[in-house]
Amino acid sequence: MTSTRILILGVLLDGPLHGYKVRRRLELWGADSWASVAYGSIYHGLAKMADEGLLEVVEGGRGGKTVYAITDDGRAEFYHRLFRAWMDISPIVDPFQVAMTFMDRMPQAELLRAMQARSEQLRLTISMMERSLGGKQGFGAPRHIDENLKLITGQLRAQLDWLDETIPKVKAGDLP
Amino acid sequence: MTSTRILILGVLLDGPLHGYKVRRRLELWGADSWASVAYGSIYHGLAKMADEGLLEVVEGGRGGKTVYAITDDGRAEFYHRLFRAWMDISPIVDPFQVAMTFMDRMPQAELLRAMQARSEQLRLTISMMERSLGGKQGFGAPRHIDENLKLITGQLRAQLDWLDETIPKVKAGDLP
DNA sequence: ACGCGAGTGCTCAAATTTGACTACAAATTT
DNA sequence: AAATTTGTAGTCAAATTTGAGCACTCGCGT
Repeated sequence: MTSTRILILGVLLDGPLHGYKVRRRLELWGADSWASVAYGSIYHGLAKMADEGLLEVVEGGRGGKTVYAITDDGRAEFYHRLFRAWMDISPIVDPFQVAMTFMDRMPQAELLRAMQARSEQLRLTISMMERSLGGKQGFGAPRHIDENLKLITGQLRAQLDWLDETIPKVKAGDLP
Repeated sequence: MTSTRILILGVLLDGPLHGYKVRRRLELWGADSWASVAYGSIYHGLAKMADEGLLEVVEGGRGGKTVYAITDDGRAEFYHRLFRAWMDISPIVDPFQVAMTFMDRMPQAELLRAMQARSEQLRLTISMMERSLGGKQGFGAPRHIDENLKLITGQLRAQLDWLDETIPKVKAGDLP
């Protein structure tokens, strides 16, 4: 997503790092489960932002690791984006929503099977996430990262509730 | 998102259309609020999929409108993607989640203001969405599209609950 | 002292997304 | 009837994302 930039800037706030370390840090924070930043995007983002003066190359270059540091412009950009992200209520884009849109294209029996399977799967995922709460406290990940997990499970639970509410309607033929 | 393809295929399921009509249909379904398909992506997607044999050009070309129809391969692709989307529990990617990650970078007072403002804003958005339930029944949009709205409001409500639960913790200094 | 798997660190081409901008037609204003 | 707005239809360059693959290092078992 476009969260790439803010994530990179945020990671560099604490000190210069090279691409791989940035990725590691994000993984430590569990960012792979609530953002989705591909390897390449990090390197692209670093290079691009260096170009724009938000970062500067501190060390290396030619072949070896390239270490980037955040500049004052970068800090300003970070806070600007952070503020925007807090204010904007952007639609949550979820492939599942898209699937729902086409619920009327599936035979009822198959639809029901899919819904039930998803409901099961959600229960598992949620309890797995809840069990992992506090698990990352060990090394480097700040405590408030858990809040992220909590918010996600809350949202998944909302999806689960919707499913459990809607399955009977489909059974009864009220939907789709 | 990568939902572009499934959305386009899904729209064409009912008959051949040209790019602009596809966009219109998606807007009618309110897709702009739960997916995010930019104009250009539609035209790109159409051309690409035609290239791959999932669609075929039915009419026009050179300058005027180009009408696309779904092929059998396209239908197969659609159902395949639909199935995957029902099964996968992919992380919901939300810029707000990203902002949360950096809650420890904001001065407490500002953080609180932001949280409260967002909470307010969410309440408004939710009640607005709830009022618009059933509003699109009028023309062409299938009834089950409302379910989409319901799921979204559920998820927003989960976010609201999280905020209302977390604000006191921040006030008390337990977080971040 | 050699091979091999795991970890580190990055590159690159291809795919996709973005949204400002063009162009013309129909409807509305003035 | 000219002028302006709104709607229809699409193009294009630039930005970004994706993920397979490359190159190197290090520890470890044989």
